[in-house]
Amino acid sequence: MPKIVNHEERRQELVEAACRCIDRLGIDNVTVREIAKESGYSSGTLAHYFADKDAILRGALERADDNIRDRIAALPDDLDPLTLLGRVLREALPFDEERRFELTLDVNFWARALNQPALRELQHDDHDAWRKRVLGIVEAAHEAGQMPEALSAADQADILVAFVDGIGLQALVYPELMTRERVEQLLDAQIAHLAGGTP
Amino acid sequence: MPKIVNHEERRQELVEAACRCIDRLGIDNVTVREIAKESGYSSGTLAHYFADKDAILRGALERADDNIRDRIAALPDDLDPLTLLGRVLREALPFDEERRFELTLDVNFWARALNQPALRELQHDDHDAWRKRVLGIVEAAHEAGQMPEALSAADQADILVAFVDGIGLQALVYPELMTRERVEQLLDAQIAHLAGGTP
Amino acid sequence: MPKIVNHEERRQELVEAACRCIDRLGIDNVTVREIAKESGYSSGTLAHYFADKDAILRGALERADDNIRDRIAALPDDLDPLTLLGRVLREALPFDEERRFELTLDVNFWARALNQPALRELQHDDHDAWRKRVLGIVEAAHEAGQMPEALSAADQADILVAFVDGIGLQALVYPELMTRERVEQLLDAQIAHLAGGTP
Amino acid sequence: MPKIVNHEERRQELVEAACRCIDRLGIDNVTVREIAKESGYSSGTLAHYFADKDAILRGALERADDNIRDRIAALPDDLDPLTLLGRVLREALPFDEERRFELTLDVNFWARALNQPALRELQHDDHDAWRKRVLGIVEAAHEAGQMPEALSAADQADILVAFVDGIGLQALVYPELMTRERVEQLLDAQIAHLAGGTP
DNA sequence: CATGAATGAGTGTTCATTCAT
DNA sequence: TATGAATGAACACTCATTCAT
Repeated sequence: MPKIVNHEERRQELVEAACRCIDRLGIDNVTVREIAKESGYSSGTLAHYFADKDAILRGALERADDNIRDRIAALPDDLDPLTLLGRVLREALPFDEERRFELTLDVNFWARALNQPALRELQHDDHDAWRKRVLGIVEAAHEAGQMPEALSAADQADILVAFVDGIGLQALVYPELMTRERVEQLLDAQIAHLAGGTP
Repeated sequence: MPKIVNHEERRQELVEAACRCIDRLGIDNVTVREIAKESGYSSGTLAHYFADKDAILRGALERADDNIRDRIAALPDDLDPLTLLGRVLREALPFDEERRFELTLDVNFWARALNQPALRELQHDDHDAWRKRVLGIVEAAHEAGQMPEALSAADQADILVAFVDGIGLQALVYPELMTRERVEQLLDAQIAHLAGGTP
Repeated sequence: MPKIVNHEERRQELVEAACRCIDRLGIDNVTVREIAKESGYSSGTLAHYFADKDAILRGALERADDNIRDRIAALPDDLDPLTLLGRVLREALPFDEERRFELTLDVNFWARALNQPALRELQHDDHDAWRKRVLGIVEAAHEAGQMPEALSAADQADILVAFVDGIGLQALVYPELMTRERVEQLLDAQIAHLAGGTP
Repeated sequence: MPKIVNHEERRQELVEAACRCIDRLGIDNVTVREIAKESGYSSGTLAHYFADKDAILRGALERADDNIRDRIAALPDDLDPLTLLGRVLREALPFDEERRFELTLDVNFWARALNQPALRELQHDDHDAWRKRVLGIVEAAHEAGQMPEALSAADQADILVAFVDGIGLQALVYPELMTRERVEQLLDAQIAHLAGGTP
């Protein structure tokens, strides 16, 4: 019997190496050889686990999205909606190395998605799940009387999601301009303002 | 006698060809040859006007930024601040072919900027100018009494800019999900809400 | 306890898989992996039975040659020489799937033999045996008075063998041009003419 | 103005290098790098003149066929048909380095043609032209009363072409067995016999 | 100035072979 | 014996760049 290998585990190992390469080099400069070197395996080994380079990169995108999803799912469920909202939205902002890493991956894939339908679908599904999660919390806040009805929950959720997307990008690209403190201040202001009150 | 050519004019011609290539192929798939073909000049000619491929791409980013700046500068000055605010922010949203084109270019450069300081500086300067323009209008609205003081002008401006960045990206990548109508509805809601709740 | 396997039997099994691959893909496109898949064994197994890929291919050539030899040996011995001659020569022509398969294998090895002495020797021995078989029949025809002495038996045999080689190749490559009917007509004409003009 | 290059001439130069590589290495072992080295140009240069490797190889096949055609066309026209027939058929036999070279190329392409329709068409057209040339001479011999009508001209032509194909292959692969002298002897015997007489 | 021929390093990918299990 | 994971060299092809004309 040959060495027993857990295929899915090995795939994850290689995907993580790919993620580190994307973070370090930018997605345009990632090469199969570099991923191989980063992973510690030979370049030919990648062929056992992925049909081609694009498959590895797709795996990296899925991985990044899964990470965010997992972290959000791990949040405590017993918080009041408004507090939870702030916590959930913070998971998409680059406030620590892990989140900076994930957001960097996402940004690297945005331009690609414009030309690669397969990537666009992946991102679309993930974005949809993310938006629905936020919407659910906003609706819970409405039910709990924590947010006014001046705007519909859908409007509030979409505004928040768009705001977080935009502010996260700025925090990533201009960290000296858009510091963590400033981002949190703006996020809280935005939430509080949508919630109708003075923060 | 060498032929007399207007260097700057020719550079712009080539840069525009580069922009069209980026829009069509994605920045990763742009080749010098393709830009040459698109421009109608030979590939060697590009070498006369740009040190290397990256210089062409930098030129394309500058060009895209200049376009937005020019369009904003061209807006009428005598509008009341709140109306002007809506007009200005719409200039950054992909509501027609021209703006879709420019935003596509921007998105293509975001990931690159994470690894190329030269590109980051270009984007930084432009983003700063853009943010200041919005801030100026918000301050004018404050002075005109069109916006409440619950939030500072700086906060409101940054929130709006982040929101527009995020919603523009979504409109670009998921146009079937985030239609122009929906985007305008959300933009107006965000502005109105920041302006005190009366749409 | 190691499993008892019949080495020679297993080798034949693998060689037959190799033959099918050559027929299907052309000898240039045959890979060890493909032979393994075709045989139902793992790629590593081939290494137990053959030193390297070339050894498998040599085995395939031997196999193809053996097939022809076996079929010729199986022909009835009590036919009159001229009838037997036609039957034997037909065994080298692609008139059914089995013969098409064998001739295809041969053609695939011709070019290789020009550069690989080992293959050339295999083909040489087989061709010699084949030529001698034909010569023996022609000589028998001479003795039986079925062929005139205008040409020596050796000349007639060599002419027939060359003709069959050439017409077989054409029938294989241009089957729509050189149909079975046409080939048989030409073969019979050639034999009859060499036999003195009375078909 | 850049260096002026005659494209067709350069293509021929590269094709000839490819032919030499095929002759030397066998078509399976020919690499683009090797052709480049043989031609004296860099590997990238080949891309200027051929879409891909297959295009180069197709060019090599065309070249070999053209060579035979040209040599046949160059034969004197005022010979009597039967003499001409012998001269023409000898052009397809490997009696000198040039003809050995051409026939080697052809043999290298036979197996490929079984799997590559494009190559098959090339060979088909050439074979057809060659067969028609031989047929024309046989018909002239009939008109000149040099050949009997026991067999039709078409039959005689096809028999001769097949014989020459087969004997040429043998002369190429087994030169020590099928020497030039033996081949010429057999060719003359086959012609004379078809012509109805004693040589 | 403009051309496009030429370069050669670098890419993704394939594949015969090796070898621990 | 049999497996299939792993290797790494070799492949065809791409492309930014150089430069003689």
